Amino acid sequence: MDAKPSRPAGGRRDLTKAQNRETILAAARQVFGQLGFAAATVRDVIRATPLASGTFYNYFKSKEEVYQALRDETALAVRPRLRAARTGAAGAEEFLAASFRAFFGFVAETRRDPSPSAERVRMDSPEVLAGFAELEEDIAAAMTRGILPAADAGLLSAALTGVAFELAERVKAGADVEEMAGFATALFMGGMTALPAR
Amino acid sequence: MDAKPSRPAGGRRDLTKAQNRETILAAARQVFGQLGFAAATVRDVIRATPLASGTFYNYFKSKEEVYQALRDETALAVRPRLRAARTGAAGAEEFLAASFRAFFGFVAETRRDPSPSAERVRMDSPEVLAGFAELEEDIAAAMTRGILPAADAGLLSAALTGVAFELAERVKAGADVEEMAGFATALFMGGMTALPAR
Amino acid sequence: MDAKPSRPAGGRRDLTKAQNRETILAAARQVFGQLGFAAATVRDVIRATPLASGTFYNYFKSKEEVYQALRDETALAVRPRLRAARTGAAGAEEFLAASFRAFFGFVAETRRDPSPSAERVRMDSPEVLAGFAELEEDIAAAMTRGILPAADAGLLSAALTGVAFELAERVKAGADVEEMAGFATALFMGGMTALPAR
Amino acid sequence: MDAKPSRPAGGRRDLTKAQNRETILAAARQVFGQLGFAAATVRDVIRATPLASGTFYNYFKSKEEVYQALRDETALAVRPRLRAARTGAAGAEEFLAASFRAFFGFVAETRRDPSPSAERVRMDSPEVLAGFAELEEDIAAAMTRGILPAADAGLLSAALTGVAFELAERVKAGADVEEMAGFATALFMGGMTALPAR
DNA sequence: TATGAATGAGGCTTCATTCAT
DNA sequence: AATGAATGAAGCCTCATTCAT
Repeated sequence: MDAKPSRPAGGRRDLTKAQNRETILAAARQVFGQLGFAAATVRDVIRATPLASGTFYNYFKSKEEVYQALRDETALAVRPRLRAARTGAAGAEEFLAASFRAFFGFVAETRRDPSPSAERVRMDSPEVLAGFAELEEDIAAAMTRGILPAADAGLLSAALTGVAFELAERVKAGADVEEMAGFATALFMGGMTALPAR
Repeated sequence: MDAKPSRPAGGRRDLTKAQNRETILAAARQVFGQLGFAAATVRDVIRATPLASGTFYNYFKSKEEVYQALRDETALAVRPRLRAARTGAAGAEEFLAASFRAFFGFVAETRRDPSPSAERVRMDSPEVLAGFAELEEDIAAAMTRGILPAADAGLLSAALTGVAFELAERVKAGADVEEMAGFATALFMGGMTALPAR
Repeated sequence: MDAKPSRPAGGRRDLTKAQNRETILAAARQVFGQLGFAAATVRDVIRATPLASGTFYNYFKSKEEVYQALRDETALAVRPRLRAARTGAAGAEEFLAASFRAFFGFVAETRRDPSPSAERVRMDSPEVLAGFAELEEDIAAAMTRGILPAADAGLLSAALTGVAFELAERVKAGADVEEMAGFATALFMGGMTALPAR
Repeated sequence: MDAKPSRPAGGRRDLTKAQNRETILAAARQVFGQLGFAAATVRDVIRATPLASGTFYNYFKSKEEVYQALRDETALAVRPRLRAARTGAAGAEEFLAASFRAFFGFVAETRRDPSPSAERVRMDSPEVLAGFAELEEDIAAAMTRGILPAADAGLLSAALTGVAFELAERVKAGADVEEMAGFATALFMGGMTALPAR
């Protein structure tokens, strides 16, 4: 047998595969953002892609599966940032401020223009669900470390989440990240009376 | 055009008009609650009913219309209670405590069994959207009256809403109304440090 | 037994029945005229009536049946007029002119404004189908009497019918009855060259 | 939204795109011919096909669109023939004879078996509507050229159309093309008296 | 009889998914 | 793998018709 080079080294094939997957995920993120998850169809996602409909099923079994992948991908991106923000904190205020800043910053970066009809699916949006699951854990740890006052970590976590998501809507609508983070931090530090005067 | 229905089918002819409307609304409430508004179909609603498909359209033109009706009905039920709670308040703490108590009380009364698969679609659920729209207004008024400290009424309203909905999930899961109202009130009165110790 | 008058003599009941039937027929004529038979629905007919939907079925079994009734009613109205026009004719020209005049006159009297989308169902429209069935018979008779030249009565009848219906559209659109009758008569009397100059 | 088709179903995957389009057009032609355009449904067309319901919509957006395609196809077939017949004519008789012959010839070629229940929807049938629109134009031109006597081109066109369609029914029923064309030509050339004796 | 709400067949269309190429 | 036409379940809705009152 002669030694003719069989095919390019490095595997163009794999690259293409990974690229297609990314193409679909990017399209899905955009489409879900604009139409909402429920209203968006697999066809919508495919149409936002140069790929053929059948190709979708080489990468994902269903709309739900892209959604999962998106969520995973997003969580993978935010969670380290949120974790880092929290674990580096020396005191309560820093803990809160860094967390809110990281979260709102992420929201601001990834905001798309949603159609007005897109429903507001909150907690189950691809954004960060998993990340906020770690929150309670970190809060409990911070309480143990004495950085946060001892309280019900589950409820505090819920309250933080509620405020964070609610204000995230403002951020999506264009509100300033620092201002929102400042407001939320002040609220949790000292309650209503500590809020910046109107 | 040329429907030739094979034969009659017994049915629900005995129920009154008002009863049927209620039947549909009840089914819609349940179905929207379990599947989320966007995922639910008119068929799902009908199937949760002993009625025939056409009957739905004798009462509502579309899924959206039932949703409106549900929202109206709910708003009619909660809003006066929330308003009363707020307008009767003499001070900040009372304002908050009464509001949370009214809201969580309502949630506790109307809780249904959410299937585990239920998406958590929050603000756009039929429950209370309209009611919370009044909140900002009342907060602004309370600030003017000096009952609440002067701050950004919109943001405060958002924060209250976020906390209220997040804790409402706990209430739906069986948490104690008074405890939740107490937690939330304390948080807004004095921040984290004012929270009841764990 | 005392002789108290049991109920009004003459039977108000029957009168009402006949009136309802007429009401439905009138509504059907109007609705079919505006929407076309196929596009019109029984509901449309009922809506054009003060009656309830169920009542329709006390008088007619289906849309087809009203249609039949309408056709019968119309035929009953036109046929005598057409017959009279033809049987009174002393010569060919009078035979044709009187026939066309009677037909176009009827069309003009009963014209309604059809929606632009109404399809042109021609021969099977309620108008006169049955009446034109008699035509061939009368033509054959006229040929026998020597009033019309001997030809294929069936084909001549078909040609007359074709011209009559086609020009009837013009009449419906507002064309002058006399002019149309004159045109058609001239055509059948002497062919194209006999037509009134443009 | 969440279609869960139980299993595949074999099918018509072997046919080419063009073949499927033709299959649908052929089915539509048949169905429209038998039921009339208005009464026919997309489902009727699909049922007259080995294809699945969704496949229809890969080719046509609606019943109207197939109708257009059919009309276009038919017009493409007849109009040149009719035009050629008319424009080649040196005199009135030739003009008429060639036109009727071309039209009846086409009708004879394309006749299908009309079910006895078929409504006779005439002018709006896919056949030739567009072709006859050109007629008036050509008649006016022929009048200008002196080939036809000067008269109202619109009315003459209507009369020709009426006769043509009425006799076309005979052709569909098996009548001889030449005989029908001869009859119609004679009628327009010299009126009733010029008709071939019975 | 008259009423009108209820019924459910069936029309239209979209969409997730399969499969031959 | 990639393609994209075919598939058919299922959603939406209208409408003829029935039937309790």
